[in-house]
Amino acid sequence: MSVTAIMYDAKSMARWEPDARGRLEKAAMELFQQRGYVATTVEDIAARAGLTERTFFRYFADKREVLFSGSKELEKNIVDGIESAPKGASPLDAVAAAFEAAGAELEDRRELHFVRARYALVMKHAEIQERELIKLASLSAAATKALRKRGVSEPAARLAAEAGVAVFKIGFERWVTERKSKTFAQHIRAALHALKTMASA
Amino acid sequence: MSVTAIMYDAKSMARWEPDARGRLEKAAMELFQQRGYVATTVEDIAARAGLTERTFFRYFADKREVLFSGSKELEKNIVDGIESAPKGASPLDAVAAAFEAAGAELEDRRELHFVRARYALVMKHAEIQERELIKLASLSAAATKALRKRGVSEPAARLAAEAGVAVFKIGFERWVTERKSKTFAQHIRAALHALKTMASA
DNA sequence: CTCCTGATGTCAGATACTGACATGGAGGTA
DNA sequence: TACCTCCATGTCAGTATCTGACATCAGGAG
Repeated sequence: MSVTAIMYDAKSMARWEPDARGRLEKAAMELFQQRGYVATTVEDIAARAGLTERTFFRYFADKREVLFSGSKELEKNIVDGIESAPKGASPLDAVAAAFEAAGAELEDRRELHFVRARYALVMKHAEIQERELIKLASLSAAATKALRKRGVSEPAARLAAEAGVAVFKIGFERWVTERKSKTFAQHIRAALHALKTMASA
Repeated sequence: MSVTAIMYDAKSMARWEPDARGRLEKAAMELFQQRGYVATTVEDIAARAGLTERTFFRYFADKREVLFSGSKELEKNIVDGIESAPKGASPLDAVAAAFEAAGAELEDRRELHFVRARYALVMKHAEIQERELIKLASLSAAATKALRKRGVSEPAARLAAEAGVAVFKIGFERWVTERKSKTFAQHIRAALHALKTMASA
């Protein structure tokens, strides 16, 4: 009982339906929203995607990981953003700008729905939140590395990366929560400004 | 085969050996160091503590949690520290001072050994690190609440708490890693200073 | 003495995850 | 065509984590 009833003709008939990973991700999100995260088993997800449990675990290290396919790409965008920041930019500004740019992709309608649903899941289940936090830690480590390539020395790079992630977390949260009074970039800039004034006090 | 061979006389004979929780924590740390985290099962831990697997899960929500008994106390100390900070202190200074004071307790010899061993475990296993991160997030939330009680308004409180945790993370890491060139408090102050200068740049 | 409380044990089960091996179209090569 | 290798997926058995339900039984309260 495949959900994505795809039609084939004999010639293009592949051995398996394409995009197993994508199907698993889609099935997972749908079931998580319908039945909740705990109530849906990996077997449920695999079945809905027309696959077996074993195959799920070939694509994802564990049940939570199916919700984090975008994290690798985000990390890459952040690193690129830091590396391509203007020469004179301070470490903190470089990181914040990178987050601001990377986050802009989330603002179209189709993504927005997914982002909100995903955010609700993360907030609801500590299990998932843990994974989110370690992804952010990985992001912070990558940002640190990118800053060091720019010549920022060790304690400052680490601090700037951590501070940047904090700004991102708060900016993102407020953007998702509030009724689109401001754009994502504005929230990031507001949080960054608040941090700067606070640290100078 | 109880490890802590306690002697009883008939009069003080209690139905069970005391401090089941403590015995479980001790057994867990010992086994984690000997066999590694993954190689030791909850059943192993319980057996070494003279208890059953089921009892382990009555004291700890899951296998990782046995390593985090101190987190609740730490959180309390941080909150107390923030609440008892001098009236004029800036939010960030209040948080940093609270961490500095709370961390001082780790500096005696007996704790130090445990702290280092535990740190090695956290660094080695992503599974445990995830738990560590969510504890720090909880700490950050508690600190935010404490700051708001001091009249700090919402965006600043959150930011100060997050920044404070970042300072703590980095200060702690350097203190644990480096060969006691500086005291814990000095590491915290150094990280705090670095953050301030960085945010002002 | 009796009853109740509470820490622990026992047992069965669900679910997450892993290793080993089997299967069978696709696509290449002779 | 015949054959062969590749590799995504399936099958199966097993282990470890975690949970619910119920049993046990010393100690304390009355």
